[in-house]
Amino acid sequence: MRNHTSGLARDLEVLEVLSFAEAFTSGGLGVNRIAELTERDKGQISRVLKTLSSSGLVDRDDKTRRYSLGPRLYSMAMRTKEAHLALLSEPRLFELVAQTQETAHLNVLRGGRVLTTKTVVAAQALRRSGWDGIVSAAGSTASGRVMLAGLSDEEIELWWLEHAQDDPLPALQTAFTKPLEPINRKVKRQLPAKNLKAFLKILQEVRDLGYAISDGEFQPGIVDAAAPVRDSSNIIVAAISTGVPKERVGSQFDSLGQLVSGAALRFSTDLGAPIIGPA
Amino acid sequence: MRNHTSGLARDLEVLEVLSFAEAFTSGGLGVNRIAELTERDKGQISRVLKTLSSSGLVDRDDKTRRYSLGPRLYSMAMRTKEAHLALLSEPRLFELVAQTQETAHLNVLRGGRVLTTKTVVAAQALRRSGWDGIVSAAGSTASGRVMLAGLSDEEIELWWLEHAQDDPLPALQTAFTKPLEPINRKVKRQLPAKNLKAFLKILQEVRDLGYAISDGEFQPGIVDAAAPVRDSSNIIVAAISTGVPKERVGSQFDSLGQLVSGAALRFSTDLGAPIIGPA
DNA sequence: GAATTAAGTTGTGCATAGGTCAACCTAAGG
DNA sequence: CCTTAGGTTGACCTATGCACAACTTAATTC
Repeated sequence: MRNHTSGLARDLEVLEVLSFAEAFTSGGLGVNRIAELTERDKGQISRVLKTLSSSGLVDRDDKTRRYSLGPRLYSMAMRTKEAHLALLSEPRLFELVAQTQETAHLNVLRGGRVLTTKTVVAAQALRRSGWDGIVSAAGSTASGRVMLAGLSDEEIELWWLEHAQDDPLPALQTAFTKPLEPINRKVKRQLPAKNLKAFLKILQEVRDLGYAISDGEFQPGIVDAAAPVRDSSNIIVAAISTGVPKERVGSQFDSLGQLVSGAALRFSTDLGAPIIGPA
Repeated sequence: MRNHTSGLARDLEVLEVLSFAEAFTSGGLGVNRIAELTERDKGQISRVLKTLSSSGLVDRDDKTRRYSLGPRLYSMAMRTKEAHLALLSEPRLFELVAQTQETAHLNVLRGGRVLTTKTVVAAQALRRSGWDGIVSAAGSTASGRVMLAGLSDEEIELWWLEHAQDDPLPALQTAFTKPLEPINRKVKRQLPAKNLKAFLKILQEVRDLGYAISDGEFQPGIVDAAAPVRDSSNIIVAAISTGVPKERVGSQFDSLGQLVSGAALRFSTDLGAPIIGPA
């Protein structure tokens, strides 16, 4: 079969590259750098960037001639389902933060991975830079497991085959860091379970409990608790989670789980979910 | 000169259409509808959408076969300068809301128009759907005037020539509403001033005062107050604003202006702006 | 549940959009 | 002033994506 839109796909790589560049560089990238990273001709990249910046998807700094992600992205992103959900979740996340004094997140499952859409930081929190927009592996986070638990066994099997071995961070990010800054940090890939059967058992426990706990599996020293958010069709559409340093929870996993569950339930009813006890 | 990326530009129109569709439809658009709106072949649109959805920029509902803006947009948008600023502004916007009991916004000036990046609604507010991501004409909003006042006279003249007559809403939106819902609402185009000289005088007043007031010019019955936010180079990078129903302000314009100025100043120092009195 | 209609996907020849490669600018630094 | 690197523009030529149509799949009607 002939590929009819490979040009578009190639041009979109420019956005990908800029997206990851944003995390490591400041002031954006020049035409040459982008051409290297995408392995394309600099002349062509120059033209592509002209088009992209005239649409506002990328932003051109006329002084330095460097490009970065543009304002149009922001304006479009606010029209997505994800943004809508994030907006609605704010009050409930604030409630949870008030109760726990810890940072709270709203996450959704997209493409087999966990996308954090909204973060509310606790007043005491050190790191201000949010996790918003960050994508993580679903198997090793509490949020991911809570949302996977809402799927049917066949769907979970599909996920297992495709995404169980995902790197915690997306592929292009490591591909990009390599040529730019030669930090060869070993990403320790921790599998959520030995095999599918073991993983299904974990998910069944999550279903029974009503929330999931990840004890340092995603970030060492951080206990992650998450509970499912359901919409009016009673389908799991998101997860509310909170990450707490281990020394602050001790072994009080259950009370943390209860708090997160409560916030998730309240948000679910906000969305019109039927009020039923745990099946 | 021959155009080397008109294909890309055409394909990006698909995103534009979806972006505006989001406001009027729910559940997204089908291939045929998008083909109509972009005046392209449905076969080609089908292929373009396949590419766009494999990159996550659009989202495909496998059941209904309808497309809407995708999660990747959200994740990219969170890496933009605009998102960064919006995140940092949150605490200051909350402070302002606590003081005024009215909804507060953070706005930036992009492409001659005002882009609202963050909205914090007051507890009493009726409408929950935010203004985030909405683009408005710069001349008739307080935020726009505050930010234009930070430019040099030549830059303002350039803006006047290109954008003074802008519709309050972007062009494609009206173009899109026409075929979809035949509401022929007349957009009353209200010029900010009769001519450039008069407008420059208005901006000078804004500079002297330190804030701008728009008395129902943007939305009838709403008094809009805005003050400039400066970064570490003392350049105006955004505006904090608040919109108050006229009956609740009365003629207390100045005290409202002072509150907004205070919030904007505090946020400016957060960003590392030099602390100097109004020149 | 068969028949009809609408919506979406895939196949193919042909014209054109975009890739290659080069020359030409423009800005910064010695 | 010259040199060098980054960025833009130009021109040729081929691969890409457009038009048109056939085909598949889903929804609707009787």
